[in-house]
Amino acid sequence: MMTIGQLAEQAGVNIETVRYYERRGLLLEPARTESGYRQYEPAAVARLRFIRRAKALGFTLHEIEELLRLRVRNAAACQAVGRRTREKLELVRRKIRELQAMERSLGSLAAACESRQRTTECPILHALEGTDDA
Amino acid sequence: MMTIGQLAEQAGVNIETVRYYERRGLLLEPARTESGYRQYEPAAVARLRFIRRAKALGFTLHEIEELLRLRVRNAAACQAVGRRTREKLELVRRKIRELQAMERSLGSLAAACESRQRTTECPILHALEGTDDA
DNA sequence: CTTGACTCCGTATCGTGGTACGGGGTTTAC
DNA sequence: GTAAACCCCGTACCACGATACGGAGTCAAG
Repeated sequence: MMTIGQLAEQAGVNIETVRYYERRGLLLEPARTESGYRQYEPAAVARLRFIRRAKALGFTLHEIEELLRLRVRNAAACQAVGRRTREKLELVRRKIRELQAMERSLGSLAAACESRQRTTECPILHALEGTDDA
Repeated sequence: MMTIGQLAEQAGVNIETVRYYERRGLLLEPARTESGYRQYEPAAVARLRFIRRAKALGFTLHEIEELLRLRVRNAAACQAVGRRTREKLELVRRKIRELQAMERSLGSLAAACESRQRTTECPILHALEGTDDA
């Protein structure tokens, strides 16, 4: 068991952020001491880190909430969450594909720079301005 | 040549957003009619779409500004932008790796759901709560 | 030639994801 | 037993990325 300060420290976030996530429902309300201090189990660190990583990947807090709900309900209603999981998976794969396109563009730009080819047109645009599915 | 409304329509963004990007310096200031109306060339659509896609990939407007600058200055000072390009490339590759980790996690979760294995512990956490390099 | 849609600009407001503040009670360390 | 450090809660404020508003001018169709 640890205090909110220790939790925040270990997870690498601000104390206020912990309380904010609690308000948002991303963190379960922890046990309290008699005087009202929050008491966290080690699992809370893992949960906070999960949130941090997901956030770094571009998920909104709302989406992260959904991911966390998948986890919570997994044991109980496994197949019921399959659809949402596959939706997220598709989203992630789309992001990967687009980033790979950008990677190729940046890569060829870097290569062109290296060989001092001074192409008049930057390759980055070609790959990224192209088709737009919206 | 087109008006701001036509541009916004074609690029799939709000008119106000176009003006906002102009203020931010993401869009070059367009020509004006005598009466002061903005006049855009077709290239502006491509530029707006580029911004949209980059944003969807998790780049901030500031980073997008930098990406756009790479493009602009490429012809003139090619090797000078090489370093910044490679930095962006590393950023993109890191994002891809993290998304791929999440893809694996979600994939195994989906598979577990499908086979109704109702594992008591959700695989998604294992891969994502694990090591944390910060 | 007027009516409605479009544009101008400046400024205000919004949603998201926090972060800070401040007045109070609590714990820990000396 | 008293500082220092910590925690409580509510509320205020911040940056970012838009989006809305409003009063005025402009343009295109009937």
